[in-house]
Amino acid sequence: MSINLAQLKLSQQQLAEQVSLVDNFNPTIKLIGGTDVGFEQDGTVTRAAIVTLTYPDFAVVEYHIARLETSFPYIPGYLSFREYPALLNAWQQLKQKPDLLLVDGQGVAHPRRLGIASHLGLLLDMPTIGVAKSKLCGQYEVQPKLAGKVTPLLDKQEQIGWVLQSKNNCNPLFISAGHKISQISALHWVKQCLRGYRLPEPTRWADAIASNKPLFRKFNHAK
DNA sequence: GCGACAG
DNA sequence: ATCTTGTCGC
Repeated sequence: MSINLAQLKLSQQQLAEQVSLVDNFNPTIKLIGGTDVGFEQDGTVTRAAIVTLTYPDFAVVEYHIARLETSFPYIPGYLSFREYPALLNAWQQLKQKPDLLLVDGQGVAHPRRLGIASHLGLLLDMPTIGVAKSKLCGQYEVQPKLAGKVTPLLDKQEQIGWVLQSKNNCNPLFISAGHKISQISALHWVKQCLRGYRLPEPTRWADAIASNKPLFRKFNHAK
């Protein structure tokens, strides 16, 4: 396949104009979702996992795994084009849609303000939050690795997200609004989902499911 | 030209 | 992202 990056860049810029940084959802959340994407067989197969958990108890309600042939390479700044097809597939299998979705990757903390969380939020018309394990762009003041520390992630004069120390002695998380949510609410909800681990529960479960980690194995064995 | 660069 | 055991530190 041939890839026209200039075209994709334009597409991102146009879509970014439609992203809403206004809370446009019912803040009384009953279900919260998480996503994670992995790859198999040298990257030829994309595996996307989506989980729905109850809130605030975080009991697993439903999860789905979609396996699709990988159709796009990894290019920094264009991650969503590689991962959203599999995520859409997994989403369509959900019987109960969550009220809010935590997506692994950036929201508007992106060079063109359209990270995968924002892109997916637009495609699904859902409130989303970007929860990334590393930085794509922006600057911030390095903080002591004490749980709870938060500092703004800046690009020039603009705040594009937050750097959150979710747990002691761990690398921080990069939180940003995805779609239909404000920056301050994005930070708020991620904090509400922390239970002593570096990753918020929806992301932690999606990660465990996508990679068949011990947390997920125990869950399967228990039922 | 050089370094940075979600997953 | 993925291939992979033990090991060090809190």
